[in-house]
Order: sequence, then C-alpha cells, then structure tokens
Amino acid sequence: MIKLTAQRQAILDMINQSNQHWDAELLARALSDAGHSIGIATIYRGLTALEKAGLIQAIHLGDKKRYERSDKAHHDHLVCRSCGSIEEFFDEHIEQRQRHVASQYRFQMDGHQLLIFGICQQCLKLSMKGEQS
Amino acid sequence: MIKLTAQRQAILDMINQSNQHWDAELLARALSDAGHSIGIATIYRGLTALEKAGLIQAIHLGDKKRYERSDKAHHDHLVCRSCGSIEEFFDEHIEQRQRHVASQYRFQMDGHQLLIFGICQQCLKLSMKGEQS
DNA sequence: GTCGAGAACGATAACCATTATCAATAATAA
DNA sequence: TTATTATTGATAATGGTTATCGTTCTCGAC
Repeated sequence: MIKLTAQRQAILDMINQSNQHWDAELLARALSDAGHSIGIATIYRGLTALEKAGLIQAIHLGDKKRYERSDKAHHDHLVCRSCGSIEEFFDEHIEQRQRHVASQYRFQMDGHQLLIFGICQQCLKLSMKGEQS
Repeated sequence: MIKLTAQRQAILDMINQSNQHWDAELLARALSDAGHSIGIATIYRGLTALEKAGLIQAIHLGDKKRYERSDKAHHDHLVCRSCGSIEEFFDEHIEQRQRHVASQYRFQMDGHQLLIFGICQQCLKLSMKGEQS
C-alpha cells in the first residue's frame, strides 16, 4: 500500500540501522549529515506513513513522539528522568494482565504504552560518586 | 510550602469536585463559567504548582496534559480511541511486576504511566448497531 | 513516448499546548 | 510603613507538529 520513495527509504534505513529512539529533529540532522537533504515536513509525513504501514513503531513521550524499528518484539520502556535515556524491557505477566483488565472492562484493546520513570543505573552511580566528595 | 491563593484554591476545588481528567483549556472554561476569571497562564502555573505539591496528579496523554484529583488511590487508564473517554483501573499484579522489572534493571522507579488504548464498551455497542442497518 | 491524474515533495505559514516576559498587584517580613 | 518577594494577567515567544500550495515525480493509459 505504502509507496517507498527514496526519502522514505532513507528514513526507514536510518531507523532500522540503529536501536535509537528517534524524534523528527534528530532524524533530520542525521539524514542531513548522511548526505540526504529531506524537508522536515517530508520527514514528519514519512514517519506517519511508515508507522501506519507497520514498518516502524512509535512511542509518545510527553514532549515529543519517538520512533524505533518495528522488526523487534514488542517491549515497553524505562525512561531515566536524569539523562533521558530509554531502556527496553518485556514482561509477559504484565502483557497478560493487561489483556485480562481490558476484557474485564469489555474494552477492545488494540495497543498500550507502559512507561516506567525513574533514575537509571548509570545516573545512580554518578550521583553516589558526587555525594562522596 | 505551596501558597494556596484564591485562584489556586478555585482550580483545586474544581478538580476535587469531579472525577474528570481536566486539561488546562477545559478547566479555564469551567472556571470562567463558575464566575472565576483566571488568566490562562495562571491556570498553567497553578496546575504545575498543585501537582508539585501533590495536591493533584497528572497524566500525559500524547496531545495534552491532564489533571485529576490525587485523593484517590493510584490507578492507570483505558483510553478510548473513538470517543476519547478515559476509564480507570487498578491491577496490583501489574504494579508488582513493574517493581520487579525495575529492580531487575537496577532502575530506581519513582513513577509510571500505563495507558491501554482501544475501543470502549459504549463505542463498541454503537458501531455494532451501525453495522446492522 | 507523452499525456494526465494522483501522490509526494519542500518551503513555509499556521496551529496549538505550553512557557517566558514583564509590568502591575498582592502578600509577607522587617 | 517600607522593602522584599511572590503571584497575577495579558501577551509574546517557543517548540513540535500539521496544513497549504505550487512544483515535481510516478505510473498507467493512450
């Protein structure tokens, strides 16, 4: 259904080639650095089209929308409040209970988003070092 | 710590008096209807202050931030993609597993947000009616 | 090939939720 | 009272995203 133009292919390649969680601006810069000059509007439209086609997946992180490869299994995210890093996890128990909750409420679930906020291991270490001195 | 000015009290009252998930604009209109003329900037500042003080709680729903009473137990949300309604649920198993996952990753969790997307019971009924004709 | 329709592009304006600015006002402390 | 500090409200600015619009590309029909 989707038309994979050169621009969209470039966007898709960039996302597929890394494990990053891209936002539109980051992507625009990376594509520009890689020699592709793609208008920012085209990037937004491309991301929307690619997501709708299931070729990438999105997470809404409050401030901005981020995109990542969809060729990996479903997972949720641990978001560090300190450095902004995003770690992935998967827990079948949680998935299962979600389906259970939805059916309890006669709710036809078609997706979910679980964000766990806090401080990541690295930042914890750093802050402990800082406090020692 | 927080200074409960007349404006902030009005905002807090409005939120405490209902089970709605308020966004700034909705709140502004409701307050205006109730006879309070509060600047939109003051509403944003008030919401931020009240949230920081723990007097209300917020959920980030992609497009905009919504606020609700904090005098009720923690819960998560079922968000209807069709009518936009928000239903609440609580599942201790999910809470537990989240703590488990966080500790597994040596991640110091200080909060989370779980949104389950789909179609609510009411919208399902309506769409079934529509298909019959 | 080329004609025409429809999709996609790029530049840029517009949009919308939120935040910053700043002068005026209210609350608080000395 | 006076000085200090915080809050307010109007409005400008910000930032991410979407809409607009004229141009370009794609591709099937002829």
